[in-house]
Amino acid sequence: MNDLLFELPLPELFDFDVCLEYLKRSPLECLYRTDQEGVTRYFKLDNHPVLIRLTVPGGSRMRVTLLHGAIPASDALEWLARYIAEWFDLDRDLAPFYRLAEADPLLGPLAAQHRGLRIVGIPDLFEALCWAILGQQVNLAFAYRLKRQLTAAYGEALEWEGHTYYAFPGPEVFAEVPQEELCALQLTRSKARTVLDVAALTASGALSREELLNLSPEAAEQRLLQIRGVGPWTSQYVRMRCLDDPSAFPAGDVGLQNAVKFLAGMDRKPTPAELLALAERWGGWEAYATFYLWRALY
DNA sequence: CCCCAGGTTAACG
DNA sequence: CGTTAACATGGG
Repeated sequence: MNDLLFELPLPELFDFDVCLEYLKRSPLECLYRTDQEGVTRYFKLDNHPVLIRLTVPGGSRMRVTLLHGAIPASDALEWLARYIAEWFDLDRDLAPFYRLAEADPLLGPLAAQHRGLRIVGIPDLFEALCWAILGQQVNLAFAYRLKRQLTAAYGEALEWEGHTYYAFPGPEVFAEVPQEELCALQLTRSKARTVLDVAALTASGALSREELLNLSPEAAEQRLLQIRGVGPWTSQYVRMRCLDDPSAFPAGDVGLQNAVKFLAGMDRKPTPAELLALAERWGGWEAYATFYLWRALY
């Protein structure tokens, strides 16, 4: 089966191959599979499992095909189209960022090297929060391992042509899960408790992406900070990767600190205060600056 | 054994 | 308020 579902027009300053390079950054990623031409991902649409493939043949339009499962209804297709647009931040005009980056000593070379890179988002709030929580204070390889453990234990799997695809578990799955069960997957007590708290909040509707999107960036920040186990880094990270807020800036991020240290030739890591001072010249595009700076680490 | 890794909290002055 | 210690886990 290889049904064309729809195609999406692509904006200026978008390069699928460059975004694909980002998606390929870890062989430990469990929520999608990449290859030379595209990315394949399992989705649950209207409760129906489907395997979706994204490619950009010819470079002008994104082609969305169905590899496995029933052809989705039209509202499910609309949901999928919106999800993909958010995944690759397709609706944003990047021209202002590029004008800024080309005149910037740190970003200039990165913008040239990764021209067309968009912030690859995590449109699902629960998944984004979990990914941030799992990534707190551990190296990325271990964070990926934790995500895989959580996904394999609670997510749904689909076997297709010799590969296993997973959907990240929904928050409702964790309703009766005790903390110790997550600790057995190598989450710390703190991570386990925060994941469960976030699952309960999200499943009940007390916390939702829609609600956060209706708030100002500052108010969304405060709302996220109310959750115990969610600090400034997690909050900024979620604003950046899930709430599509280009002004989010995780100033305490060790990866960001290392990238700036390396690119600026410093003999030590910059402090968060120094990063905030540096970021003033990126006004409004701090999240994009961060995302491009992260690319210097791989 | 020590330090680091895409931090957060609670307890001090 | 700003600073510091404690937390918890795997890798180098």
